[in-house]
Amino acid sequence: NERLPSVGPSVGSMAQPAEKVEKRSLNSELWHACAGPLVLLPPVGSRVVYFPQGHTEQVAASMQKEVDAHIPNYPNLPSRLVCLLDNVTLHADIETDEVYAQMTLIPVPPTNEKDAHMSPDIEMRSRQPTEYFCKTLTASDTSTHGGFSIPRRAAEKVFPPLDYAQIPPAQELKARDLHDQEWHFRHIYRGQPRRHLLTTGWSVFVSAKRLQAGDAVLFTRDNKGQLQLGIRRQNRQQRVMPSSVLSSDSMHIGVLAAANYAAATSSRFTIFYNPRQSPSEFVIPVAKYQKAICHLQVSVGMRFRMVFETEESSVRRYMGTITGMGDLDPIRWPNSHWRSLKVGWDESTADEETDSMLKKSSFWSGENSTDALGRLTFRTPSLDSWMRPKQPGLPMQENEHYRALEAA
Amino acid sequence: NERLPSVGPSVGSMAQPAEKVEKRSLNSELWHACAGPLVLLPPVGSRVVYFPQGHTEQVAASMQKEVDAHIPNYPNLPSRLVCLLDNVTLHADIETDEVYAQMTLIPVPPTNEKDAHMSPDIEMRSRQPTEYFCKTLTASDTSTHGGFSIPRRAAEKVFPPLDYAQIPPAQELKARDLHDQEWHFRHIYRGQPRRHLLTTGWSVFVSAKRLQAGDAVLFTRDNKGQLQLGIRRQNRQQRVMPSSVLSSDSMHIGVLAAANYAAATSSRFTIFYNPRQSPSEFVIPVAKYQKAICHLQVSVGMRFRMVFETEESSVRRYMGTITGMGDLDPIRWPNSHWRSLKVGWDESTADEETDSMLKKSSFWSGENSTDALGRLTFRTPSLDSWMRPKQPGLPMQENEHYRALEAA
DNA sequence: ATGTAGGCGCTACGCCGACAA
DNA sequence: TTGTCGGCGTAGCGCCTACAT
Repeated sequence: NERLPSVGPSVGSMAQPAEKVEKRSLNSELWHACAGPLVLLPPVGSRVVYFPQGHTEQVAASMQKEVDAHIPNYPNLPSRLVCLLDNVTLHADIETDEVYAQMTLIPVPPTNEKDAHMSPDIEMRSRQPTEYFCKTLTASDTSTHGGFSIPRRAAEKVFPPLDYAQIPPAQELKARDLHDQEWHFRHIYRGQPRRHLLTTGWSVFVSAKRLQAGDAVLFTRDNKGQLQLGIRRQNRQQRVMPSSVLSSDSMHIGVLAAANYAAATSSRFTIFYNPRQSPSEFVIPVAKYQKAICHLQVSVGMRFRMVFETEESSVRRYMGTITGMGDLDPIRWPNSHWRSLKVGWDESTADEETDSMLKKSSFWSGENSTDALGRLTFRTPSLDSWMRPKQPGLPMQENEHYRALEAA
Repeated sequence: NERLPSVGPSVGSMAQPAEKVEKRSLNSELWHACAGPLVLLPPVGSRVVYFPQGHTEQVAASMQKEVDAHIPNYPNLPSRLVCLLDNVTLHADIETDEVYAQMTLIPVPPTNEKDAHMSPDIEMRSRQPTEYFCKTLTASDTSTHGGFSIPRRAAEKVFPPLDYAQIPPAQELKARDLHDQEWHFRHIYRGQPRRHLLTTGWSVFVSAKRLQAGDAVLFTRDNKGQLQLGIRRQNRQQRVMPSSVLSSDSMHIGVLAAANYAAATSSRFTIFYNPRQSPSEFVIPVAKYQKAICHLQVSVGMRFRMVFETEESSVRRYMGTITGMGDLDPIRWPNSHWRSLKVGWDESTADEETDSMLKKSSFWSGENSTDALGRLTFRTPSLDSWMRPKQPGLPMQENEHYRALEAA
């Protein structure tokens, strides 16, 4: 718990009208609940590997625009940069509540002593709150006709116990969101058969957050017994960045030039990580990277496991076989380990789960299924790959095997 | 009219799910009506001067964050770049309807023949629609209690004539916004005394556009008699860019690096101009620049005129005296003409108009009044400058005198 | 166990003059 | 000329149970 990102004030000197800009780092437990169980943040003060290639992928995803070819090369910028993770602050978009993390990195010269004095197994798994539930909203939940139907176990696990002597049993619930705004709900247990419902206060929450059927709402109870709530929007609703500030090209150039300048001067630079929008992590602990690259010799034919997120925010493993290795972009990023593996998924594990994954994986993105290259992006496999796991194979991002690579 | 920006398909190859991204250039007349009478766009194919310094100012305004000191220098990037204006497309933010223009520029080597074969007075004034009105919404207009009260002359000028034989006279109005979305309104002439009102359909428009008292709505009638409508939001509501994609530093670096790379390779680059958010224009015709710099010898003590926008979208001139000249940022941008003039405004013209300007100028920004430097930004003079026009003086952006400099 | 629909009270949306300003 | 208000009718919000899955 002490290794989690700091929850102190952020670095930057923000502008004056700061109401609309999140200044401080947010409640870490709730942030991680909204981000999902797969999102792990390296601890502040540790050494990390930063992939500019992956960073540009996130920018492209935000802009909904592929990176164009005619941006300058930075020959001195390597495909990965070892950095000191100077600071991490957790944030949420004011309008959409989309979670993101701001990281400040300081490039450090690569120590040739390969794995000197690094803790072999840094505890990275973000502590998901134990008293927690998450439900995808139905049409009835979001309609103006009624309230919110709470799954029974969920209500019994995280809500304060009702006095069932009352008729009907009911209570007032107060929960705070990521912006520390408090919401009030009437929690009642009624109907035939009996069920838990949120009535009064629910509709204002739905309209204020602009929730639609398919979006998910989660409730947590912290160690002081206080309720908190967050949302996870469906992928299609992902905020499309208004391109009215910088052109896509300038953004990509900015990412590369900033990293290049910081590397050249060993100075601090700042990046944003959008875990639910980005196709993949591009800042990972040095320890995990070295463990995967140096300690494990990956080769074609090896067995492979990868973790996915189900709708209930549990994790599920899928198996496959490495069918290829190579650079994703040999021209621009030669000899990069970024997404360098192709994996063919097992018929057995993939096939029977395909239907449910299609519906349940909250990370599923329809756009990715149209990917002409048929590439597998992190936690968002293309439709073809799931339907025909026996085909030649699919490239997979490299950093995935830090997390899931295990010889079977 | 033929010299206006092209209204063809845009350049970039946008990503697939293009519904949320404006692809084509919008209706030029309506766009200019929303942008206001002071916004002039150089014609496509002409030569322009691009100020990176002004571009970074717009980025800083969008991010609500000052540019930090620790971004790299680009010694080869001059403070102004002569470019060919390759293309201009007009756009509006999908969520806020904020108008912006996308320009692609190609740096060209500066021709030393100072003002060779250039049309001495390019018709730049954007043709504001003649059949047009704009009204700032009152509390009654935006409340859920009623409809929209139309100023009498406005209704008679742009709306189809009512049949006053009916009791009450009423008709159905259809108007399209910048996104070509059609809105329906009931236009009725009733009340004691009689007045023009929009009733049914008005409230859905207000809530859909999230209009508040202080925002302005405008209606135009094109040459085919079709009604169009647009909005101009109050300044305080300016969209604050979510900083969840790129850090402010990376954005500034991206602007400079993109311009620098384009200048070095004589290749195309793309910028966005937000006329209602940016403090100033940073792409201006070469002809205007040369006229101001070469033909007119500006000096301290000269009389000065500047145009401001009133709420009714008319223009108003204010007079002053040049009290100083110098670089705004001598370190980073030495010898730049950007905002190099200080102007002290006349007591007579400023004083009696101060109160009305404070209320009426839709460009007035409260934030600017807190500017510690007391600097005058384009069309957004600081509060102090208006209240005390006799004080030492205020720097003014350079490009302003292309438009308004006239010895008095 | 929980999604949806019918029933229905009651809030507040929205149309109308009456007043000022 | 036009901003705001009191007046009211009614659409639809939202609380309830009955069913179906």
